[in-house]
Amino acid sequence: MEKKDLKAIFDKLFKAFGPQYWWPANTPFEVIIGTILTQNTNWGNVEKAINNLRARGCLSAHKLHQMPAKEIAPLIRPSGYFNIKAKRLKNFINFLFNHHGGSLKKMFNQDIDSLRRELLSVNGIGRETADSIILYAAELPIFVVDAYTKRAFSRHKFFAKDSDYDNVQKFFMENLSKDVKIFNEFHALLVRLGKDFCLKNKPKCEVCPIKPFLKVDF
DNA sequence: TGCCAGGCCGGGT
DNA sequence: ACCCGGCATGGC
Repeated sequence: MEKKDLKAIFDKLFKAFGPQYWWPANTPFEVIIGTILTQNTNWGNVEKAINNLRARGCLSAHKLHQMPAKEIAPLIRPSGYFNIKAKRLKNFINFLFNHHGGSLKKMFNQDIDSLRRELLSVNGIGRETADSIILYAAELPIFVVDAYTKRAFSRHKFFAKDSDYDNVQKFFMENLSKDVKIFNEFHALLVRLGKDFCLKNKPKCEVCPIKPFLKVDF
């Protein structure tokens, strides 16, 4: 992977779109619920699911800890994959209570590598979900890689489209200052870019209209 | 109407 | 080490 001035690309995106105010949630716990529910799912559907939970007073670790997955599933129905996601929520909550007494503050009070390993040990939390939790809930500096990020940058030849997640992440982290604000905004801007320009998973989208944003260092 | 969305897991080769 | 099917709703 070639060295590029990622900060210049970030600046261009920020100038074009402005601050994105991520993550769209009121509390760190709500962030975590959102990261699990949005797996391969449109955010609008996730909001419906979260609103259902909120309306039932179920947006707390304590309350969800008491509920069986069977009761959670129907509430999160709009987010899709509701059965498996109900289990994934329970897997995380159980981990939180078994290892940190149900306290996010305690769970977050460790170094990033240990926290990431812990999160990845939970069935249903993969790399992007773990990193989103670390960045947007714990507010610790880690770069979140998602489908849009890979599509945009691989199509502009920064790296191969089938590059491993951890390598792509390393590429960004080694070429940016390890700043929570930058990592937060950069990922959010890339999602915004992907949505606005329909950066869909189609071969036809080989030439996407984002060159002005990336053409900084060519 | 079909295709896609801010992934992840488990089983097969 | 890859590759693939399954998981499911709602919007365009």
